[in-house]
Amino acid sequence: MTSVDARLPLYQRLRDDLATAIARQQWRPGEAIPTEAVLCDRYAVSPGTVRKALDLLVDEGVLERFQGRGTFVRRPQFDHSLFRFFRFEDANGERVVPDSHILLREQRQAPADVAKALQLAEGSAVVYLHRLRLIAGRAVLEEYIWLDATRFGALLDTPLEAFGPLLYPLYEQHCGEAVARAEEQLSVTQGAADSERLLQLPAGQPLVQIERLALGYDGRPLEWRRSRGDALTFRYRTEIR
Amino acid sequence: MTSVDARLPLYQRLRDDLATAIARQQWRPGEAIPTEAVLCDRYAVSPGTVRKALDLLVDEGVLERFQGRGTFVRRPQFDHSLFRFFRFEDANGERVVPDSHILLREQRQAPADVAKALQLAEGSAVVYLHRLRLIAGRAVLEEYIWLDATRFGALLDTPLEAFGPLLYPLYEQHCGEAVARAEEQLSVTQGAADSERLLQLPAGQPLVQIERLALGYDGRPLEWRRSRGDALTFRYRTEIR
DNA sequence: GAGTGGTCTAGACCACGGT
DNA sequence: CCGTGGTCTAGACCACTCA
Repeated sequence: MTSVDARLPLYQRLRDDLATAIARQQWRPGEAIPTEAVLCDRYAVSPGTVRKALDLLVDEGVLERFQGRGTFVRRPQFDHSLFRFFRFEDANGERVVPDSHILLREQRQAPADVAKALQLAEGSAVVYLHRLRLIAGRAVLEEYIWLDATRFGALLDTPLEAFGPLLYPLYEQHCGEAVARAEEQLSVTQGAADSERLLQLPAGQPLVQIERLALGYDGRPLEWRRSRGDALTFRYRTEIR
Repeated sequence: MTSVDARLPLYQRLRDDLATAIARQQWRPGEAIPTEAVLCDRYAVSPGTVRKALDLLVDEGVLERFQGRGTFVRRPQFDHSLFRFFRFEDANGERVVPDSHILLREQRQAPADVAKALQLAEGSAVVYLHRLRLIAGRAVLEEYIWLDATRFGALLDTPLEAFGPLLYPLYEQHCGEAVARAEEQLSVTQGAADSERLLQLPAGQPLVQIERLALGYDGRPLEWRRSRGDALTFRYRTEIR
């Protein structure tokens, strides 16, 4: 148990230990971690304590359990859960992942707001992407994406044909960086002429704007993204307690 | 254990049993439920099982535990948590509950959409409220509120002075109906002239619209509400996993 | 059939709150 | 001080998966 603070409950320290190991990719997303019995031995704690630590990580969405098979490092369901705000459905109500059309990819210097979000120095080298998301050929979303060039530089040399509709699997394969979670902020804007034009919306149409910061398992920021879409067809549901 | 389905795990059936008792107000919000030891005896299960059932209800926000004091039926924090989307802050960043100015209160026949949301027959008698929410005298939110008249009829005779900024405590005191949770849907509209006028916004300004269905501990719908506010100053943050 | 997680038991001891 | 919930132990048996 590497955790220093012995005042914390055993199961908490165990949780932290496992979370750190996962962040260090000791077990990669999709892989099984050791069985509960093995963890009991290795950490010299009782099954109930191991179980509680795993319960926490399952609740946090880090692990996933399957009876009879094992406990696995969860690979976030980018095609579903990460479309928190912008959600598109076909005629049958099935979720649809919009196609991607990259308009621009280049290295740039990080503007102040981007540098701050990514915890970089202003002017640091960043990979910049500008793309459209389309459904049945119609533009539904415009996205600006920034990434730390020192960690995602490989994307500058990746052929654009390799960019599928989902970027996060690409980050994992080409850059070895796995996205664990994200923070989003929603707002409404009006009068962004370039976005209106790309989305083929009339002038003055309100736009929903989502700013997303994607983070790794260790909590470091990986990607900052701004997406815009038509506000008048936008819906978001949630539950409050 | 009143639950019929013996295939469910013990702790699940116990959870359901306790949830039902709470919905029936066997213990009221703010009151303590029996201690874990008493529940062990009463249901003839071991402490671990009781604990797991209580864990579930705590996670769901139904119960609240205090070491050394007991386990209590949680009184939802209407002044904080239920302002999920619309959140107002003063100059110091402190949350502010807007004042309430009721424009209209009367009995009406439920329109189709309201009847459907409240699970009533179309044309049923409902209590209708129309009010403005103000901060420092400035209108920030417009609200339309509908309630089943058979359960909330008392509100028609309650003096308007008794209506504070928060309605849910009023429902509990005057009608004996406690709100446990709510479902909200956010959308953006434009061109609602009456709302623009009340909120003193220029014509064509986009508005954020929140539709909220408030539910009791037993899951029955209690109140349906539509709120509108300025979209361009609106912000909503969330986390995704 | 061997191995996995899922459920459940029946305690022990500790930390905290109120008296 | 007593009673509360919080932590932890050391098992048992079951249900499921996969070879």
